Amino acid sequence: MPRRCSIISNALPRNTSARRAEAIERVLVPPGFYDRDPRRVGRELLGKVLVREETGKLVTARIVEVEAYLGTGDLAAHAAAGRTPRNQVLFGPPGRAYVYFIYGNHYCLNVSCLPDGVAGGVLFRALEPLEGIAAMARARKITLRGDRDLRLLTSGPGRLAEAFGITRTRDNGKDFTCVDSDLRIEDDGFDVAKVLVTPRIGIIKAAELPLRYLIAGNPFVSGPLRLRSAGAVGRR
DNA sequence: ATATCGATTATCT
DNA sequence: GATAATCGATATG
Repeated sequence: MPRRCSIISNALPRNTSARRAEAIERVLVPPGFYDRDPRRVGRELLGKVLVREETGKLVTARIVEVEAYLGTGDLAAHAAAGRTPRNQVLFGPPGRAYVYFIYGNHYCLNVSCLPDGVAGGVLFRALEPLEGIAAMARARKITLRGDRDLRLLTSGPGRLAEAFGITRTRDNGKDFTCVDSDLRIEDDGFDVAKVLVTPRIGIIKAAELPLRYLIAGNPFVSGPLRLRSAGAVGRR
């Protein structure tokens, strides 16, 4: 049976993935996990844990919302126009960090999917903070006044990247599947009860495709309310 | 709660 | 020169 979820501040609101503070074993997600269709990878990434480790300090957060971006057939994907210096990570081996800069302000974090030579990826859209909350607040340059402010840390692709100190020069191409990497994705056995599927957010082309996946009812999911609750598009 | 708008820069046409 | 997988502030109901 699935284990309880990981360590979390007891200051967190109810109705989150928080359960109790106890040491939980986490295992690295292997490369083969990412060597599949981004839709499959995206859905199964929900509930996994993004880990940043530097000098023994851990910043971790649970993945609660993602979007799949396909290859050359997907007009909204950066890979749509073919291989360029910017998007080459998407065409490379699976399980690597693809980081891009957008709107002159923000970085966004993805993981590459499918085998070397085939483009595809999953965008991280929202996380639920677990460990290192003070460090995330520092990175985001915000003062936490209450539990509700936790949403401001990692709810949205630009926000989560800033909370984890993600930049293109630092992290693009980094291997998520290596124990020595300071950026990893791990599985703590958390069981996702229900997944919701909706159209992707913030895009113009191919905007109707239902390729956004989120954990139903999770308060850290981003976007307008109508795209956060049951009835959005589908369940699963 | 939803809508609109400005900021700011790498990348591509 | 236009655009973009966003955010935060402001305005309005």
